[in-house]
Amino acid sequence: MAKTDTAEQSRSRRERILDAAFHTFSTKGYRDTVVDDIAGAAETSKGGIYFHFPTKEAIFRELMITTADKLVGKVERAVALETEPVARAEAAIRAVLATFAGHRTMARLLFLDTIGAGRVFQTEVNALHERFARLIQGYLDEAVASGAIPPHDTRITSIAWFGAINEVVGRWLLADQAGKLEDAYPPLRAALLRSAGVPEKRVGPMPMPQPGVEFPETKR
Amino acid sequence: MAKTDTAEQSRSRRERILDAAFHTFSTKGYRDTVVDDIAGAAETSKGGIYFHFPTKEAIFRELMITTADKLVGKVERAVALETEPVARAEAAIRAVLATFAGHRTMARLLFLDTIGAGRVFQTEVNALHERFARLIQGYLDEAVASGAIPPHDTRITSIAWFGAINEVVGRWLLADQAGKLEDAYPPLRAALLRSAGVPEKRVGPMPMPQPGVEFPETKR
Amino acid sequence: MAKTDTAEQSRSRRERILDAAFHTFSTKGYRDTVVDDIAGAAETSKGGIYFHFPTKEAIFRELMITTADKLVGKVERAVALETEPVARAEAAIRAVLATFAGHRTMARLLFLDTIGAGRVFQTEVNALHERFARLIQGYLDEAVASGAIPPHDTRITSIAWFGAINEVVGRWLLADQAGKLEDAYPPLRAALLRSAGVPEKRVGPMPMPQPGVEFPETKR
Amino acid sequence: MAKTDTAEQSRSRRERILDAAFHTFSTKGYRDTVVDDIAGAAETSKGGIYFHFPTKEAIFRELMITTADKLVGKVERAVALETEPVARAEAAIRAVLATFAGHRTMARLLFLDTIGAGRVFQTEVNALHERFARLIQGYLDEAVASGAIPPHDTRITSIAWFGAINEVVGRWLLADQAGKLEDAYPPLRAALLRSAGVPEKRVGPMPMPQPGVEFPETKR
DNA sequence: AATGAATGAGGCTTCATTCAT
DNA sequence: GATGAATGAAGCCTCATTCAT
Repeated sequence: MAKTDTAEQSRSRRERILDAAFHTFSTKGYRDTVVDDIAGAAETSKGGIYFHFPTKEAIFRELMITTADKLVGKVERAVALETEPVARAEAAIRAVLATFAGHRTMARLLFLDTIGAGRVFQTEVNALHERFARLIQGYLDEAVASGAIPPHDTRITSIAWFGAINEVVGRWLLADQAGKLEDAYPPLRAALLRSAGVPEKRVGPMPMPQPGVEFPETKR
Repeated sequence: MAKTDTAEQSRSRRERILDAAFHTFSTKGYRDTVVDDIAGAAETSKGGIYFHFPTKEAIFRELMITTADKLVGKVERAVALETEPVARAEAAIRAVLATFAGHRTMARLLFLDTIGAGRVFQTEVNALHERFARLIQGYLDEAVASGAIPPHDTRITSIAWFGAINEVVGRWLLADQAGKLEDAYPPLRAALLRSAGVPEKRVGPMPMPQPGVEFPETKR
Repeated sequence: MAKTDTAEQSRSRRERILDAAFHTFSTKGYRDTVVDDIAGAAETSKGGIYFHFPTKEAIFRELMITTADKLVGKVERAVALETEPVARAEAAIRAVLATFAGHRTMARLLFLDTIGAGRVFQTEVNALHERFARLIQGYLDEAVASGAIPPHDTRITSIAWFGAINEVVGRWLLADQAGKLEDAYPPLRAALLRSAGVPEKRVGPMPMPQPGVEFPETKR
Repeated sequence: MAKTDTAEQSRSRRERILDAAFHTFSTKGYRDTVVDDIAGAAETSKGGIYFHFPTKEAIFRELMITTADKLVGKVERAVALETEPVARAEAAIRAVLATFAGHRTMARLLFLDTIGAGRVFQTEVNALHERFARLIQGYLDEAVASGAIPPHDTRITSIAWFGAINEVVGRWLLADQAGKLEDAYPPLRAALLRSAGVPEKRVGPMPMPQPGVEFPETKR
């Protein structure tokens, strides 16, 4: 006699709201997303949403955090597979690019709209950036410790790395008919490793721009 | 002399509005800035603003463009003083950092709120980023041509440079009691030059992090 | 019984808004009616109105249509009671006059403010007029078919009829202290029937103006 | 040495404003006409307008009156050419139709937008209608006095006449690709004369609808 | 838990009119 | 007389949040 109660409702309404919000925020941005949009996408009512979450802001906040968690998780798992310091750094870069390539919306949510949410989230976004920068810095410090790269101001380098990756992903997102994000990996990897002082022979030959690989201009 | 009086007045009022908007946008962000805020800051009436500008959006747009123009101008002037390719690139980096250090609000307007304005400006912002990336790429290509750095995918490198600089400035902006932005120059410069393949001996010794130099954590 | 409660409530609120709008539009005209006026009269909030209707315009539009429907309904019911062609036409005229006499505000809404709404409604109003003209033309054609009146250009005649009735009602509406609208029936009836070619003896004696019957001059 | 001072400026600025206003009001309607529109069309400045007229309303008012004057003048001149009572009435009808046919904008101003101006002009419009009704009534009374038509309530008949003519013109104005307004004359004339009791043999044969003569449906 | 109606504080923009030059 | 910049009172609509059922 049990209706579709279980499966359908188990991944509770809350989850469904989160999914819907994720999708909507990624598509229309925080400010342009109306609570009703989320309700509609989640097949709930506005009231239903406010039962599970105190404010629209809270939904966004939670989404940002869990999404970041997922990304960090992926990176950490990828890094764990490697032992050699530089290889670990490479794995991190590759993981980020691969993840975003596979989840364009995730990238949108985390990197594009982020500030768009308004002053309210400045802090949140800052924390997010800091978190990633520290993650990177951890790997760099490791590499320094192991002697793979010379000691230097890894704080700034990690910020630079994050900014560089961020921007490359961002351009790719905004490009009208972007090529494959993975194609950006070789040159980006080379630039980043080199910037951290990885020896030339470990970096390998300078990758040349491959025809058609560069992102097309944004049209509109 | 008497003739241009009115025109002068008008231009000055327009300027005053622009200034006020610049300040308000930088402080509160685009969405959180109300037209009345601008009017108040410009000591005009709301209607007065709408005489000079068609929409709130138009004000922001104009501000973004002229501000970017100023920055580009500064960079180009700084670069023009140098002849040696790598030195020119260094000058560019230094100019950006110095300009922002001196005009915190300018940085805020251009780099922080930018996307915050909402989907509407996505295009604008993208164009802005692209513009700077191209500026950088120009210098890199020059350096490649002169043999100062090896040929490689300067498109990605320039994007990475822009992202790195952008992020460093952003962290500094958001830091509660930031140190001097100029202190970030040595390590950033080293990282960037290296990433583009500038020979070690030209880059110089790895700058170590100086105590107290790193940006303090964001508090709030 | 408990189920329809909410739906009932909603419908009733919607109705209340419609009533309030009807009254306000009739009194102050479309442009001079502020949404807050309607909200006030409906004892709701502005937002409440916008929950039930997308725009101020939509309210007006719906009002025009349903009001016209009511009027048409009355006319058709009155006509249905008669079988003889000319008698049917007479019934139609009488029904319109009687309806408006009983619902001054209805008249106001339909005939006066109508165009006042601005270019936006030109189409709507035109359709309204056309609808009534066609209604009339139907009766005239019937009469022609039955041989009660000679064949002629019933299209123009019906437009003329509508215009004539419209104007008589309009004058009555605008007259400061109008007499009874019904008093205008005998002469108007005579004029209209005659204009369509109804034989003299069927029309009857020319009704003379009755003292005090004519509409007083508009004062203000 | 005299510039184009005389001719150009003689038909003073005031006149030019009036012309411009006439055109704009006719085209966009009173409410949708902005004072700047008039200024632009008159090649003056907003201030210039307010030198010559106290308010926007005053311009419209003056325009309505002078336009009505012109129309009345035409009618009266046309009527004066005839001596036989019924012929005079016919001349009046023909004059109105011909005038409007030749000056579509004049018709627009007087008959369409009229009420659209809002409650403010209700009085004005009423007076306008009354004026024309009286004009007609004068001719009808004349005809009664001369025995050309039987005595009856000429007040209502004249109102009906005006309404009928008004509506016919109105439909023609609103029709997307109206035929010639003059084509409506024969049937309209017949209907009106008959409505006033003009003997059949004087009215002549019932005009049949001519193919293609009727106004096309309004499309949009 | 859920629904969906209701609220009301703004937000952006328009525009007739005024006024200094 | 003319100009055009400035004013400010509204106006329509949006939307996060609350609340009765």
